[in-house]
Amino acid sequence: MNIGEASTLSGVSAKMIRYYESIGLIEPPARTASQYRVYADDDVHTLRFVRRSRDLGFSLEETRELLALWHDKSRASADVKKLAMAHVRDLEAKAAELSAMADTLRHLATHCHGDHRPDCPILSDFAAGAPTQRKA
Amino acid sequence: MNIGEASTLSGVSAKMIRYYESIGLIEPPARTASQYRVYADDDVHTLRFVRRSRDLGFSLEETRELLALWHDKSRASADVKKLAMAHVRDLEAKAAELSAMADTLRHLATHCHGDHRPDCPILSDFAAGAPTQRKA
DNA sequence: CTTGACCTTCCCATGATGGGAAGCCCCATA
DNA sequence: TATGGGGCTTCCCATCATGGGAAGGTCAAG
Repeated sequence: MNIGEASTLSGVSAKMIRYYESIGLIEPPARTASQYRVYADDDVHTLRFVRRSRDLGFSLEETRELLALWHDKSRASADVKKLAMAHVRDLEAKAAELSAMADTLRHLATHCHGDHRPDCPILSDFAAGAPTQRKA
Repeated sequence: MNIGEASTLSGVSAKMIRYYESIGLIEPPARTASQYRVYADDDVHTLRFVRRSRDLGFSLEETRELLALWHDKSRASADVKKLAMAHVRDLEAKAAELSAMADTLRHLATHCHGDHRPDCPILSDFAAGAPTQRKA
């Protein structure tokens, strides 16, 4: 099948499929005489794997490791679980960070009248703040 | 004061100060005869405002709007609150999305033995999945 | 006057993705 | 068979916010 069909079946854009190939995340497929890429069902399988990994927030580098683990029949499940749980902690930390920002802002907004008057504690706070601690 | 001091006082890197100037987010400061940028206390104030905005997850474009609102003495506080609350919803949506990813992955990991054996439902799931619904 | 810290501009890199141009290829239909 | 349209190819550029670093000028203290 051509790249278009592989894209449709896997849910990965043709653009990204070529990109993944260029960075060595996936194997270069066979080509027709006119240089068209030719994919097999197995390739679609791999592309779906990548997509699922991306959808769960793994970076392409992490996805590369997961693919390696997937192909390595002899690795222990502990290796996979370790990577997954580290990522879970990352995701939760990021989620908490965003929630904290939302809470802070929501709190500031509570004290803003939100009417025709110009006074607004939100901007006053912005203006007043000393340099805050930066996120890691 | 020079850019270094303004950077220290505001918590915005010199690199970013120059960048903010280049995209018109902040006003170009005066220059010495030798082209050194010269900042006043007010400029540090503005830089802190920008930093606070960024720390609360506003994009530079949103920050630009906030700065405009800040300088506009006649705008209603409702305008500010509206922008802030829209951003709160954005932040909360992103946080929820990350949490959902974490939950999914944590659930998968629950079923992974995490020992020396190679079987791992995490990767099996990755490999099996049909194209899932993409995030908006 | 030298030295070292600071400043200037300019270019490049990141991560993941999309947009689009220029040019070939393939198939169906007129 | 010719033509048109859609798919494929590569290549370059843009995004968003930030950092790194080179090459060179400046300033202040010793």
